[in-house]
Amino acid sequence: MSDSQLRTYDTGAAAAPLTTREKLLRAAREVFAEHGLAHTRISDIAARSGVNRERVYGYFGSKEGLFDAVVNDALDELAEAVPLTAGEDLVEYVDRVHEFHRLHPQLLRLLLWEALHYRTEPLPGEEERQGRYREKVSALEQSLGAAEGHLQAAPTLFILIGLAAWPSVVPQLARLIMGADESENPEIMREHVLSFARSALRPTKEEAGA
Amino acid sequence: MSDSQLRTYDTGAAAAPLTTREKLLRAAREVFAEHGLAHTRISDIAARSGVNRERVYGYFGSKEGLFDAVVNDALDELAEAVPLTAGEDLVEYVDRVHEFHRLHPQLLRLLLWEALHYRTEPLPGEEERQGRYREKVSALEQSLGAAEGHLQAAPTLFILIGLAAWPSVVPQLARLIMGADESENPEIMREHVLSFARSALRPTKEEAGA
DNA sequence: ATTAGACCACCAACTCGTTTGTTGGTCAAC
DNA sequence: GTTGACCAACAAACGAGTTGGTGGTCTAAT
Repeated sequence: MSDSQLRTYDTGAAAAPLTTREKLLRAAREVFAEHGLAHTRISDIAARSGVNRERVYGYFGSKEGLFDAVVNDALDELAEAVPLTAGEDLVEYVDRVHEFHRLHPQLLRLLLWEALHYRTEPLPGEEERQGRYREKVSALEQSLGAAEGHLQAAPTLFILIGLAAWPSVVPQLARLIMGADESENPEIMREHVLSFARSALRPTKEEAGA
Repeated sequence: MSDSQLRTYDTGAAAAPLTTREKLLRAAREVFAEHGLAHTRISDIAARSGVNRERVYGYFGSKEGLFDAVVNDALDELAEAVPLTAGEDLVEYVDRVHEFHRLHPQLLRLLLWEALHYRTEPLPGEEERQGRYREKVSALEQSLGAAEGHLQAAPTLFILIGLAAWPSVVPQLARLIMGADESENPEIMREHVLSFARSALRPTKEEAGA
């Protein structure tokens, strides 16, 4: 966990004035999500945050340092905002993941930029992230009752996340295939995703019969 | 269709010597897929293609012009390499899409760079791409027999493509969740994807009973 | 109270490498 | 003799990272 979450997604709580570091992180998240690491100018971040360009180097050392901090920060929030509790209904989980990414496409863009950038090399903070998913996998193992005995926890989690995130990952493709009206209507898209998830997760004949 | 496909994925055919333009396109595809639009240096492309840097401007006008040409070219190949014929088994289609992206991750990277870059603005060549997918959708409509009456063609196509491509879109995430051994084993990953597709596509009780 | 010093941010100017895009000349081939 | 490629050098802009100086504020010692 990084020490300074932004909690952009929090609802209430007394709004403490942002520190300079937080202002930078918040602005950087937006700009990086928009333009990616390479196309982002430090001066844009400075301008948007209202903080002096030079401060970036004081706090984060370099552009990449800032980028990594931003990603870490955003990941913390994601983990907190979309937990997977043991025994929970999986379709509901898919719904929550889907909804989160629909409302906060920034994070996904950030992660995609990062994924493209770091190709297959290990990511910064790889172990910590692994830990997070290990927890989710074991929570999922308990959710997979007799009805879904045919599924393994890890790959199922992986694929369900994909299913939930896909519309936010490639909205252009959705538009090309489904047309703007359907693809940009949240309720319609949500229903497609959820009904697909329901289909895939419903018990097999044997499981139903048992 | 762009006039000069590279047919990187072709097996046989007499290997005509590449024109300068083709050499550039081929090299550019690799470098752009690797580094994205912003981080790619024209001189890298020139070096890899063995063509003079200056020729890029003669043929494509600018870096972006070259990028667009590369994407178009690659899309043509994708469409040709992974057709969807009417009446075909959908799981097989997923298999082919999955396999293609596993073997040629370049294209997906290219499209992701592009998607991130152009955000939600219309893409270059938007109508042409729409046309391609419209064909696929109507082919799919004929594949969806009584057994899958509960599915609509367009969103189903969209989601199935996602399912098939997901492991190649975020291999890092697969590694984090499933571990390197499983996630990098083609047969294992394939089986997970296909069995998920089978699950989702199997007939409902009513359809089976009917 | 006053002052010294630590801390933090602002600001402007500067270095310096990088990269795009251009141009004019040369050369071989068809 | 036209076409297409090579080549070398150039202009110009751009953007990362650095530095030195200014000034405000909070605290702790005098």
